[in-house]
Amino acid sequence: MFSNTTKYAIKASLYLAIHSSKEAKLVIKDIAEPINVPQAYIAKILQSLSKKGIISSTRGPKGGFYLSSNQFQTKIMDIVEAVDGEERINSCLLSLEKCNSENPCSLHHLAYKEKQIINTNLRLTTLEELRNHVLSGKSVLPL
Amino acid sequence: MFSNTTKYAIKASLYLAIHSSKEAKLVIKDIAEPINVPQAYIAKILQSLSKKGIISSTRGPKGGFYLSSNQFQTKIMDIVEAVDGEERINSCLLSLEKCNSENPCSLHHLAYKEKQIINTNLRLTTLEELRNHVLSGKSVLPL
DNA sequence: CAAAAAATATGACAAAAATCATATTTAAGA
DNA sequence: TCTTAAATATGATTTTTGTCATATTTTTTG
Repeated sequence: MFSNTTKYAIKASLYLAIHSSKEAKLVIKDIAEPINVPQAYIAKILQSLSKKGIISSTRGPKGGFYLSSNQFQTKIMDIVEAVDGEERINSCLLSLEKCNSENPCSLHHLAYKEKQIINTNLRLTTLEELRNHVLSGKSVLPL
Repeated sequence: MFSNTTKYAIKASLYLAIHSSKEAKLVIKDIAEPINVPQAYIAKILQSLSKKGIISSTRGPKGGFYLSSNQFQTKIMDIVEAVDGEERINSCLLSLEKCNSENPCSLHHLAYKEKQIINTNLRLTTLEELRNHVLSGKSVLPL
């Protein structure tokens, strides 16, 4: 479904949503370990998320990564698209170019509606909502 | 969702379901072209499908690939599992080991039900059904 | 039985994804 | 202003996936 990189990006962003703030930034090491992702790898991903405005960062001592208040409103789909690109998520099960409901591929009817729903969910759900979901005990950590 | 190899395997199997029979076997070249897959690559995939009993083959002149009558009852999921392995399809959105409804990961509720439905569809649908679906014009070729 | 037509086995090569390493830049604080 | 702690930039390496090439085996048929 998602690439590893996207999964890591989502985990890291959500981890920041739960554990960091502008006043309590997190250093790479303190993100990599709890979410179980190789440090050097997550570093690269965090850099790219930061460049794309999904997360914030400052350098130097007392620096680190965090979410600014508007970044809590990032939709999960925004992260997916920032990392994997849009095509991946919209592509047909058989990767046919012109598969759609008028011109359905042979597997279309087995998954189309459900994929639509999942995409809508990803498009509507924000990091803040997931954070609250976790904090209220409805889903579990660790990541 | 699926790997390329799995998509190619499904396309090739379905192509055989539509165009071949024990009396009208198809040679690699006549499969590769219409489904738009590199010939040398599909050859390898067909070999492995044949070894796993998803499709049939005979060597020599007049040889080729085809489906035996019971192979029309192959479920799409059988092909997926034969190629990609079971984990891929059952894995959680974030690839957490122990994500399930009692211990849901943070994205679980965004996709679980829908993934279940898709999996059930793949588990129930046979090549024959897809073939009839195509032949009755409800989904389109080429693959 | 020989020739030809097919799959099969094997492995080399290429591209993409994931991972690791390190030198550079920035900012804080003594 | 110097040292230090942090991100950033860059790129090398490894692993996985996808692709290509070819020699071998099997089967049919003349």
